[in-house]
Amino acid sequence: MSEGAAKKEEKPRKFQAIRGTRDLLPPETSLWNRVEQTAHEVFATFGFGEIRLPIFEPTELFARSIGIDTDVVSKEMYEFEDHPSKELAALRTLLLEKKPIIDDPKFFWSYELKVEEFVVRLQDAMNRGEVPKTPENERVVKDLGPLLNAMAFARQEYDKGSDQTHVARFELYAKHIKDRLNAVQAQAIQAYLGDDITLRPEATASVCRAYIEHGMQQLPQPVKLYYMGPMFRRERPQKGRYRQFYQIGAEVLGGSDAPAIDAEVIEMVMTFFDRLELQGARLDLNSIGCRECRPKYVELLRAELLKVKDKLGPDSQRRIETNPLRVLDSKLESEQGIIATLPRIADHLCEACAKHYAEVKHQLQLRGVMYRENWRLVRGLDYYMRTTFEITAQGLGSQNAVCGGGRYDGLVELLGGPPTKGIGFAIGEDRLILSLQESGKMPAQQGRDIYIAWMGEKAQATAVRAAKGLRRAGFSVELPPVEQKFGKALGHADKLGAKYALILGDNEVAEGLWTLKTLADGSQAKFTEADLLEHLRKKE
RNA sequence: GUGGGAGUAGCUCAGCUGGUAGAGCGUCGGUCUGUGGCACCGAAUGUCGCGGGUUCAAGCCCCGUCUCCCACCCCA
Repeated sequence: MSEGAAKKEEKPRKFQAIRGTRDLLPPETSLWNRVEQTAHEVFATFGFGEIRLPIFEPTELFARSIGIDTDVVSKEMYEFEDHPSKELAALRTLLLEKKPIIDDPKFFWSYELKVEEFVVRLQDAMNRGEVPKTPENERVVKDLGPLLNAMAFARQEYDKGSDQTHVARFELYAKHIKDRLNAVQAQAIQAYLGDDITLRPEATASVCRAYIEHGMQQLPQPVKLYYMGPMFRRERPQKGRYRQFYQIGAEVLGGSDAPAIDAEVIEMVMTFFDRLELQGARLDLNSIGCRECRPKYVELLRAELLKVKDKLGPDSQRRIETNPLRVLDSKLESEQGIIATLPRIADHLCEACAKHYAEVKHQLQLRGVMYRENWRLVRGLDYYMRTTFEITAQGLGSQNAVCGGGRYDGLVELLGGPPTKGIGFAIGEDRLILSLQESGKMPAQQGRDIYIAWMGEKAQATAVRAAKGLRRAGFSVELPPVEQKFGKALGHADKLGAKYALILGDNEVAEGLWTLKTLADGSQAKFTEADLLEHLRKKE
């Protein structure tokens, strides 16, 4: 058999990171670590504790908090069904009144059988003692039992209706199943069949959920938490925007809505940015009112916008209906003149909101935080009220916001918790890093402290021991796995950016004196094993 | 979802009016078996993003497609 002609050699597919995701590599990751480390340190000085949250949550959590009509929820979420098997997924779809995914019921009968088989087998196995009779297992049998009965009944009804179409009969089938299950059973079955799950597009909702779930209203108020980690939105990637992106955020929950809290939260972010020497950070501030005054303002704005509708672009025309506030931050040059003449929310805040806003500004001044009032700053997520702010930085292209935040007093209650005040922010870590890099804050190339140039079998044992001791003392050590000529070894040490080369050859092993070479100037000296550590420590 | 730009070695890129791939950097080896940076010599690495078409001949022309980048939208 001739190899060449026989078959086209199949090359394995080349994988690449999914669109909008990316690998962060050294040395860049050291900058990421520095940023995150700084966040830990700064936030701790403000009394914040770290919360680590799940990457996914029930879809419902985000729909409720962010707002069902926002772009984030309506088209950018990574949403999927969590279910134990494909068969059960079909069943689940049926029970949850989703669009039927089956047009031929025959397929469904097999699923039905599988559920039945599963339950019967589980029961048998428990009876025989092959599967432990845990409360969980017994619950599965108990919960799915009524479902099986309901399915059997519905099946009979389905068979009766032979004069109708499959689809119609199938809908009836689904209806019968649902009718025969009471609310508790339906809920239990749904719990068993799995939830609608979404990769978190942001973390504020999760923090609120955790606050409620762990009864944090029992803790001394307010509760101050921060988090960092990846978020997911299915957007078109561009500069400073990814589908998996990273946020560092903080939330203050409970206690009062004292303006000093707003100011301190903002002060904390600015302190964090200062510490990182972020260039050109600018704070924009606004108040978008509360449930009382905002709707009135929005109607006023809508009315004004309708008067000039024909002068606006298609996007803004659409926004008059969907979200008039959004017209305010339109980037279109042609609309700027019109926008300048529109009524400003600052003039239409209710008394309480106006007072709150004024006090926030005062508290910022008290803290020496520079800000710029921006009456056009609105937030896209539903839950924001009163104080809103945004921080922009240089070097970011068109996505120039590194931080956005605001007050969200009703959110915890909306998610089923007690009435709770809340304010927080989220920093776009990718953008923050980008801005730091653009202003020349490249991470230092990570070098090694010591490269061990060893030669000879005896020397290897010594080299291993030396490496262990030096590493225990906290030095970064490169120990070549195989013997190399000294020239080669030193060249390698040089390329790795090592500060020292520890030379271990026959002489050193025999004498018990190790040679330490300083790569920068080429000088070298001999030390005993104990003296070497001492010497290096002093140098540090 | 809508526009614009770009895909050639690990990286940065060259490649003429079509004639079946090149440089620099990097990597590895050698000059150099106890001394690095320099220098010189050498080597490896490409389905020219992918698929189709035109042609005797396509990295180059045509069509499609994918990916990346930038912008709109939206947001951190």
